[in-house]
Amino acid sequence: MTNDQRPKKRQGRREENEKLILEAAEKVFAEAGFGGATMQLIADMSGLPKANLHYYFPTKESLYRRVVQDIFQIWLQAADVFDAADGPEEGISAYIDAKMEISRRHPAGSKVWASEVMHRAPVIQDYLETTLAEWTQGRAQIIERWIQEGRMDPVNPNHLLYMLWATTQHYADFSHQIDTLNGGQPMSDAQWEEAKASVKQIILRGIGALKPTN
Amino acid sequence: MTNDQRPKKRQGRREENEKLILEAAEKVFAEAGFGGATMQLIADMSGLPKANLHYYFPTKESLYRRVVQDIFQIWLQAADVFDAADGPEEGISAYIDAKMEISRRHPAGSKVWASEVMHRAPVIQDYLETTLAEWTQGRAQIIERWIQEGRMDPVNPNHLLYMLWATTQHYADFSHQIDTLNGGQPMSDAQWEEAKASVKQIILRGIGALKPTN
DNA sequence: CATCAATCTGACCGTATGGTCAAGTTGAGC
DNA sequence: GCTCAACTTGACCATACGGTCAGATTGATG
Repeated sequence: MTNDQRPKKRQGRREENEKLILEAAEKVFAEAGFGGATMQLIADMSGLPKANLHYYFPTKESLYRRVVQDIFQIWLQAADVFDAADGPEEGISAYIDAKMEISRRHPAGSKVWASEVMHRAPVIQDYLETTLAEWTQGRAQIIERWIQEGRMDPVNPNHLLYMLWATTQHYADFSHQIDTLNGGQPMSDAQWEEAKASVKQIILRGIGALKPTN
Repeated sequence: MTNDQRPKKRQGRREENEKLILEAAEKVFAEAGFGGATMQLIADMSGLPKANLHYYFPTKESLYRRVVQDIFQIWLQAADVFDAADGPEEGISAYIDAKMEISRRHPAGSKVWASEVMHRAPVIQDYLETTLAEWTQGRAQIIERWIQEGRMDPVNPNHLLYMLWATTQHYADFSHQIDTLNGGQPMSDAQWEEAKASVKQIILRGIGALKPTN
């Protein structure tokens, strides 16, 4: 028992507690949805009294907003590999890997995001209209360039992006269904590798971006 | 105003009212989630007093259960086209068409299903373990046969099925995001056709099931 | 060690919600 | 037109929830 009961330093206390709360909140929001989540449960899971949550986050909605925003950031960062790539095979391959890894490491976050969008994005509509719209347009241009350079088949860039999002996020959002069909077991390391390989194979082949006849 | 205020016949009254309630419930559950939905709102949307809902459906959960079950049925029926098909190109193509059509016609239902699975299927876990598991195994066998007959490339059948589910249901579950990226407009008929074509092209090509060099 | 802002927390409050109920109303069957 | 089961509904209740608050505690600072 390394139960750390030393009196906490003042330094970084806020940061530490907010992290505790945000982690608990992400899980609870993911499992129960915004409406089903209760501040009491988040409090219990983070080990803090409920009134303390309201000290750091005045309302349930403000806490929820932070959770969604944090996820969106992680989600956007996965795009870097896309941009840095030389061609479609490398770029899309790396993007799939990155997003699959997010689905594996942050399944709760992905679920919160999905839930938010499904409920017509009451909290992050502005992000969709600005940041996400710009991001999508930028990536679509890259894809169109690749097509014009003959490095992949002509496909509607938007629908390709939707397919990338759908397939990769599916492994987080529907993990419970996948686990059930996997005999009730979470996917093993090897199965995750196989999943990544399958997605990459089908999509890259599907857009004619796989160089060797493999 | 054809406001039908004639006294209702006894015949089929129950059926009629249940349908009214179920339609309203599907929308409300889809937009607010189980926890966020209120019986009062469902009552208002169906034009019936709240106490009347509890006459037909004793609890909120029993109403919700019916909504989810109904969706699951629709969802399963789309599989018929898969089975009837002669080969992968025809079967998977028809399955994509059928599921895309469901996404278009029953977006609320798809969202309720997604939400239920994301929340660890508290209500339909038994369906996942029995009906869905059997269905998946059956379809996986068909795919494996096609592979052995050399009519498509070797791919893990489960991951192919996940991709089919993910891509088609994405157009329902994330319709708000898609609409936003579409300039705030819902997808037109032509855009739906393009979406279907894109999904089919990439996946069928991706598994080597497209006969002509098209 | 006195000060003070930051942090903590048990007790409390107003409200919204799922669900109940008893008293009606309706219409098919005779 | 009488009977009775099916249906309808306004009023009501217990509970759970988000949020508040006043008073206590803590620890950095001088």
